[in-house]
Amino acid sequence: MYHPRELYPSLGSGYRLGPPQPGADSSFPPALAEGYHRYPDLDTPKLDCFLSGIETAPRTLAAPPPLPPLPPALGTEPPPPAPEALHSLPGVNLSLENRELWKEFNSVGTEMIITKAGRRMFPACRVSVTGLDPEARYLFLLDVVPVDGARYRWQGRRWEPSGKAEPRLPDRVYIHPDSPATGAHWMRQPVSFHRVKLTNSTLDPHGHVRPRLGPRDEGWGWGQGEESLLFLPSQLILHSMHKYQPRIHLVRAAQLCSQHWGGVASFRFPETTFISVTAYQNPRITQLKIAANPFAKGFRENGRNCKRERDARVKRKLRGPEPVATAAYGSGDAPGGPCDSTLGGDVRESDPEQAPAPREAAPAQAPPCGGPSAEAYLLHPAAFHGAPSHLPTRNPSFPEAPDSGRPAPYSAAFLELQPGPAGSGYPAAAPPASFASHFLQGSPFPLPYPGAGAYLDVGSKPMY
DNA sequence: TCGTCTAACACTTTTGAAAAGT
DNA sequence: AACTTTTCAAAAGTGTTAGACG
Repeated sequence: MYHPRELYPSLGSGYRLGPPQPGADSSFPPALAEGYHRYPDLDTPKLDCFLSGIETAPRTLAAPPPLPPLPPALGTEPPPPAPEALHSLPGVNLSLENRELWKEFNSVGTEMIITKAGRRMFPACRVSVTGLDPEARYLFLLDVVPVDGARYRWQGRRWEPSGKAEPRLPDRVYIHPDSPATGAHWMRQPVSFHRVKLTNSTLDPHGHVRPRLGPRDEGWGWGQGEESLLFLPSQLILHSMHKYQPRIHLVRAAQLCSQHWGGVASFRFPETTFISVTAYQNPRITQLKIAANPFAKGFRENGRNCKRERDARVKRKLRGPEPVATAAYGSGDAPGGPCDSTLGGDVRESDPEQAPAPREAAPAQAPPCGGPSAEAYLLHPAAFHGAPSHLPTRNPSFPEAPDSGRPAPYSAAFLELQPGPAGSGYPAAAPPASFASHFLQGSPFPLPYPGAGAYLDVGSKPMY
């Protein structure tokens, strides 16, 4: 993950989007290049690594627009509207694979635990995608944005707004570890974001800017340059007791910090909204999580960690030492093989159809489709090389953006991402029709998008 | 006092390396 | 010798709980 605003605070808060640099490597037809714009409502500060250079005139990041009215409390909401999507990738469709599970949680009021060390989402966002160019390469991104400007409180039976929201935290985007990969790769099997973690710590070690020095780009997809700086958080920072909406973005680009891009599509699924908590408030959510999450198996009715067993253990403890556990607690009933980077996340053992694919179904052990993986970078940074040479130098003393209410330090580090050159292997997508100004303002999805060509698939499989 | 957060805990699942088998 | 399968231990992911904090 890469976040110029956090990387280059010394350059000020202005957010400049420049036209393609003279001499930049783009043979895109000028008319097409001019047609590239950003979608309204994408958090461009988070995505500018991938999307900048799209507009032809420099402009400054404006203040966010007024927040929409508060929604009704969770659990009392009407059925969620159709998923919404923004497209400059015509024909691309995303469907939520585990939609039934999400709906089940949403009907109760989904809560997600956030911890200092980071907690995975359950259910995870698992989607299947169609309509990609099998040959072209894409990045899959996930971010989480506030739904409204309220803080919530559990009132015994339901969530109710309780005061103003905390100031927004540093924006982060999680890059799917397979990115960039070909359309064929993404379409081959569902794409799971089960590895993403949610944290309430702005100092978490998994999101720090990580300087990386190395030789020039050797085609690993990090762009060109003699030095590279990369920001690849596996954790997204949230406030507790706030309502959030995950979003998934597809960016057509050959490299993570590509100088070229071929369009973007952004999706959200209303049933995936959740309230972040540090401890579960709604007991029904706890029950659902225990029932659906394999890791919580021990807390099920017949589990060793269920309430009855725990109480009994406490009593035994008071009387004397506990007998040693036997082999009866092996992992013989574990779901199928280990998950690969795209599958897994929320599997119910009783549904073999949802079991993760066996290991051989996983993409190649090396970076799939010849591309690097953001996660792999975190683990083995030396394996990657290069970054856009026009990136300014990182301020080494940059602290994490404080939760002060001020905008996070924001750089003018605009990456000139230009539409893919003709004949470059990833032809340009058609320019989107129209764009709202608040696209640049980092706001939650404010508009009901008609969703033409958007997510239509409602035939997701039942989870169990 | 109350609401929220944190760390420790016991348990399960996942992962990866070593050993064993073909 | 090369490859596949099995085994096992460590790491990571769960919800619970008690206590700290403001």
